[in-house]
Amino acid sequence: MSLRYAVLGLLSEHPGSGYDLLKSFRNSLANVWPATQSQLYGELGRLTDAGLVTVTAEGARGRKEYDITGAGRTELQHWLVDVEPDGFRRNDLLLRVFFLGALTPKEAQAYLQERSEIMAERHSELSDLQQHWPYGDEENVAYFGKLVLEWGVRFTRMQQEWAQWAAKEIDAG
Amino acid sequence: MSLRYAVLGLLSEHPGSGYDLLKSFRNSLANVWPATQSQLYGELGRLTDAGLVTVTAEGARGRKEYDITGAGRTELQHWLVDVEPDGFRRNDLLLRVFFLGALTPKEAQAYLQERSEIMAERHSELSDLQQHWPYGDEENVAYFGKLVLEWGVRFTRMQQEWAQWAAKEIDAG
DNA sequence: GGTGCCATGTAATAAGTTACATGATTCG
DNA sequence: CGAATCATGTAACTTATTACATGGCACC
Repeated sequence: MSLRYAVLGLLSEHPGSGYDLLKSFRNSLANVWPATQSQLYGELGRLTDAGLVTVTAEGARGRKEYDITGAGRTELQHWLVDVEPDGFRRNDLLLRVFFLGALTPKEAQAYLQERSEIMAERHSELSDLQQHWPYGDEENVAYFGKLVLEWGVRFTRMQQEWAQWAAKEIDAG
Repeated sequence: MSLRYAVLGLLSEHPGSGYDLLKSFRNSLANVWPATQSQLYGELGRLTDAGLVTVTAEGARGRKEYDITGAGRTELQHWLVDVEPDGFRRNDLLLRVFFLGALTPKEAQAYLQERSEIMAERHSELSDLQQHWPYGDEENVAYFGKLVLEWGVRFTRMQQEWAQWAAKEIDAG
């Protein structure tokens, strides 16, 4: 159900086509809510039917520009304020940890060690992005995107440290 | 695709019925990979057809006891060692942050403040569990479950601190 | 004129959720 | 004997992924 709000949220910043939205998903939202092209066009259709967005212009190559309606804005705010985030939790990295007993201690350790390295790498990528923020601050999504980025920086650090700790833990046992 | 491995993983520790597995999902795996009853019975059927598990006994009330096969064990290990975790990332808490610009600064702050409080609460629940670990250490899932729990403790702390920081950040802006 | 990007749409499949349906056994 | 729990199964629906299909426009 969140995809719908992701689309409303993006359109609330500025109008755009499905194709434009797709790019936004790829370069910013992908990290918190990935969506495919197929899903996006479908959702735009449903949102139009529901009167939460409208087609404001039709351009070259069949391009349709969508904008959020008043009802759409109300719906978005409702979701932001009143709907409890469900804290999506599916995590196949952690799921594997439960079953590391099916491997040798050495293999289990290697798994955790590798996670640690990957997280270290991601951490430094995100830190770089943070220090060379290529977007302005005028747009809300960019401003709030920085808060999300900080989350990513902290998360990757936490995960790296945890994996390191866990690998040592197994070593000791 | 991970549900299949969650089931194999549990059965690799000890045989059990669909009903038993359901309980395991509820009280430990739910935090990393929730599954419904409906999904579970379906998956057990498919795993049986694929020869990765077998029915080892049929008890009262139509109970079927499942056990992992050699092929199942191989498949589980393959998944643990060779398949890259995809780091599932859908997160509707963070998705909302992107669109906090659709609210007043006060509302946005309240959202973050509330996240901070909820995380503080969860953090203390998990810390309690950690200090009064009610399971033994003999079983692998319990042993590795403790590593997962530590992850949860660190994650909730990180998230609490981040939400607090972000709320202040908005305050300043 | 060809490559690359813009642009939309649909069909098939897989995975996940909710609800319904049924019945046996245990324990107090 | 009634309530709680054990135990399985299926149907309908929603959400997400992958693949296919088509064509316009711009720029070199």
